[in-house]
Amino acid sequence: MKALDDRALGQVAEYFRALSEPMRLRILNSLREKARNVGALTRLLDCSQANVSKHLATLMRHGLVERSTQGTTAFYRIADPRVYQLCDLVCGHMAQRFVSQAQLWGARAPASRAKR
Amino acid sequence: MKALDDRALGQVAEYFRALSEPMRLRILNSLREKARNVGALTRLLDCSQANVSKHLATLMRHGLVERSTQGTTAFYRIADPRVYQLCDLVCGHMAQRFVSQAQLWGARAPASRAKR
DNA sequence: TTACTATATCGTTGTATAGCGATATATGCA
DNA sequence: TGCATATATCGCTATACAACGATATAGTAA
Repeated sequence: MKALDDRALGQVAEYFRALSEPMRLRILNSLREKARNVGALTRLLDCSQANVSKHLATLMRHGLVERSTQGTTAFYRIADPRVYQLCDLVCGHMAQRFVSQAQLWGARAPASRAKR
Repeated sequence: MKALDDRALGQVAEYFRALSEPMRLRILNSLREKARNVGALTRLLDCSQANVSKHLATLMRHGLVERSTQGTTAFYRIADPRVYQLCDLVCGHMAQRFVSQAQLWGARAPASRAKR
């Protein structure tokens, strides 16, 4: 990322904001294996159907998921699997922070229990 | 990222939220070259000092910047340069989306004007 | 037509927080 | 001391939006 102008910066910020809700991350996580419809996600995530629909609309708006219909059923799938690379980077960052914190407090990092 | 439990997911969401404000991205961008103090950032970003301080506190809370003082002056620097990899990934994703959109509308992608 | 299911959207409420001005705190200098 | 500078924090207002219940829309079958 070279110096971005302010407009581009705002769009990057919006993209990150789309990923800043636990429920949306849970949806993306649920779509990792396969496409699912709204009802399946609603049951899987124990969340109101209205909420799932709204979050899916947000993810659509940012190109994170794709939609296809079959009758009245709407299937959603991951549009760009690179989104998981983002989560990997963040998890790596957080894991390292926790290890540093643990060392700071004199505890040894638990052997091979690193999250991912 | 394997399936994350809900607690970890919430922390990942918070991390993304820290990156979801244009002003905070501008701060990170300003710290790309070198460490700067609060006053310098305030002038550079044309933003109130109170705001800059608050955003820096948020970035600190998530381990994105580091602080060191010299008298009453507080210098901030990037704590983990990998944060720019995140932005690169997002920019790449957005650039590709725009190209797809452009193709969808029948326009040719402008030659070698790709952001990044 | 009516009834049923699946999804999207509307209206409301509560919560989080960006930005602002004012103030508090800490350091250094006269 | 007193004063100036640098930063952090407080109180406030306005805005964004998640979650909810209710309703609208679309397909499908009787």
